[in-house]
Amino acid sequence: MTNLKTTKSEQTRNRLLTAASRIFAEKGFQEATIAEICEQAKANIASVNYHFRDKETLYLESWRFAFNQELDLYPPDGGLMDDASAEQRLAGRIKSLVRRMGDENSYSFAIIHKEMAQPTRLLADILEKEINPQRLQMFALLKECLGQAASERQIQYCHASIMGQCFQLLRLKHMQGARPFRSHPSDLSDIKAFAEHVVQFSLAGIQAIRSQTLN
Amino acid sequence: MTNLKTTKSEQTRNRLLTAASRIFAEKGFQEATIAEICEQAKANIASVNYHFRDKETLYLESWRFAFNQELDLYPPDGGLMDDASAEQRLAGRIKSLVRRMGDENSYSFAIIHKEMAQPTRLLADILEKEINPQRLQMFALLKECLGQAASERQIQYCHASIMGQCFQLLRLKHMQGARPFRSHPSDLSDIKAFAEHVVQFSLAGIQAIRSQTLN
DNA sequence: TAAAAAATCAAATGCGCATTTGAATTTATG
DNA sequence: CATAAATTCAAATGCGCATTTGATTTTTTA
Repeated sequence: MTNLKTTKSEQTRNRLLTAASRIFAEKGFQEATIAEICEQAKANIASVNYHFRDKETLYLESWRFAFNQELDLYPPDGGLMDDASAEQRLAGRIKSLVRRMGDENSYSFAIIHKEMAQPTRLLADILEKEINPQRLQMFALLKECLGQAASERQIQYCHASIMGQCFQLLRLKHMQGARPFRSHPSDLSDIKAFAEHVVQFSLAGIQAIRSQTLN
Repeated sequence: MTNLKTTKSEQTRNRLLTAASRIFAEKGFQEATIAEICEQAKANIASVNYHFRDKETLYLESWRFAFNQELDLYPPDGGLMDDASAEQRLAGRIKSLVRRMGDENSYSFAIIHKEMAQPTRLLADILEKEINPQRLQMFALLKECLGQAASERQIQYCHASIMGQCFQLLRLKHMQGARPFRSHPSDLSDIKAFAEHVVQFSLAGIQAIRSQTLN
């Protein structure tokens, strides 16, 4: 019904990965329980052990699964051409990031968010492999936008400013309904508007730092 | 030795609060264990139950304890006069926030940070009481800086941009040493420089949005 | 289609940790 | 000083949850 050309066993495995990535994103590694994951996946409690050996491996594979599923939906470069200006390419990346974090069905960054607050170290290797390249590309773009005179520190600070704004969306989404951090639902749910805001806010910040550096 | 005019029992209670706020800040509610807290506090495992009834109450009281200890060290208004410009007052608040979050011995925001990633709801009431007023003051300042024509949504977005940058410091501090998010130690440890960066970056962002709104 | 391998299942095991207990010790009271 | 109350303590209890087990069912192989 759901999938063609997959065995029953593969289907169980995929249901586990789907349920696990959602629940790990929602609760983090520690607070997620195998029982709940299996229940949502309509699988037996022992199936995690059978298909993935243990919870830790399931966690790693769930992140990989979520990340790969999002790849085509959210191109890291924002789908822009190479001949666009550095500002345009940076804007594309920011918008892609914000939209991805705002997507209720994108779990890889929600899991990273939890991981940054409560590190398990279980994702260190795969994040190094999958995320660091994008990080370095962002650094290069920032260097272009800030001018070649920009210091390494300025680049890192601007990167922190941008990523901080992006992750703030996850934080607010998560706190929805919990005082005192709730926002009006309408403001939070308009992801596109927030993405435009972050772009405008950040480009202005970068320009201010660039013009100060030029002196 | 440590405190005058406090009974042995009060001293135990204070040692528990001190250890608990540090450990809750480091590990969050769920991953903190009573055993570790009591060990660090040189108190018996049953002392939490005796002095605070349970772990949940200890959590709440630890946040209150940490928050009150930081009050005089980090005035929310940044210690500025009322006659300073809105931009100056906003800058003061931002710097105070960043310095507080960067302070290794300030736990109240580190606990909030954990709480936002893994809400327990146990702090909802006290945060409403203690944090929301400061939040509203920040909104008022932003309204001044953005001009009276600014929409509620623009104010909320700018608030998110600023708070996101501040909390990013906590995130990075926490991930120190864990790939791929580590920064050069020197860049992170210079809290004052990062505070100045956030001020400059944010004021420029706000100005850009203000001038766009004026049209 | 029969035997072997793979996959699912309900129930058991074991461990970590919050909480409780009741005895021992210290501090306050009259 | 004697008695009561408050505080500390080591050990026990109990629960939630990851993991294991061994039996049962389903799928693959020849």
